[in-house]
Amino acid sequence: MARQATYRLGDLQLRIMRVLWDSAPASVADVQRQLGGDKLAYTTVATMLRKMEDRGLLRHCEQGRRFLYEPAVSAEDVTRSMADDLVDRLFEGSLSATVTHLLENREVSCQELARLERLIQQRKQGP
Amino acid sequence: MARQATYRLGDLQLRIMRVLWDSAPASVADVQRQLGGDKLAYTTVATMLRKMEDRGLLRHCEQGRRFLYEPAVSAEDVTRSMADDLVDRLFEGSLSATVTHLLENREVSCQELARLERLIQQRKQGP
DNA sequence: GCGGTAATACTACCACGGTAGTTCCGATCG
DNA sequence: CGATCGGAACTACCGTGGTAGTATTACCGC
Repeated sequence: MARQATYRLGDLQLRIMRVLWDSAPASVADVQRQLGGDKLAYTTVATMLRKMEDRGLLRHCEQGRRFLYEPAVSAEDVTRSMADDLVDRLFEGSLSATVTHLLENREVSCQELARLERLIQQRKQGP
Repeated sequence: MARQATYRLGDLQLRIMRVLWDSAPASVADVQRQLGGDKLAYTTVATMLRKMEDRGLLRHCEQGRRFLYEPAVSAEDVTRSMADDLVDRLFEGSLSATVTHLLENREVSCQELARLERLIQQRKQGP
């Protein structure tokens, strides 16, 4: 697997990706509606979609004169990329340092602890 | 403990904070040197320091006509803030989702797994 | 064909991270 | 005293995320 781009998305961009990941293809109006109606101008959303397509995050195809947008990168790619970026920037790539920090600084329920435990056991079996 | 600011630092800003965290107080020249010498212009570093002071990340005091800078926020605050930000943005605040993702997408050595296991055991005892 | 409407396209604006040039001040040295 | 030098200050510039207004185009109903 070759090297891949590192995505650093702003808040709005991430929200837009989320909309598209779970209901692509979507028109500008669709996206705007799902972004919370009239909080953002229609043209704002349209502009953002265009810019994001320029960056390769999205694709569009035309249906009549409507543009239908869909993601060009997967949620996994973006999530991994952003998470990796943080782990590298903040913890010099050390996963255990990251998790240590999270455990020490956040409220963790017993349920979550148990889930984590199971996760690690599982990870110890499988390669 | 009252609420606290959420810091979102760029790369250079983070590198500067790191320099100051482990060798404050430092002059502009000191910071520039530790940032790798001539990769960044002296004035660039100075500008960045000034902007960061405006944002409350740093403080300075004058020694003769030299400015000596020091952090105004702790490494812990910044790290926690940035980590929380990511967990919230990417995983809706779910710690286990975050860790799950990290485990699934990164190489993890046996050592690291063992360390994580110990960490969780430990966390299960203490409150 | 004509006017209205719904869609995109274009353009502009602000804030901010990052980069750097130019200026200005004070001290020191010949 | 006057030139030079080190340091900070000021200003400008570029890229990009985010916001939105205006222009243009293409269809639709009459």
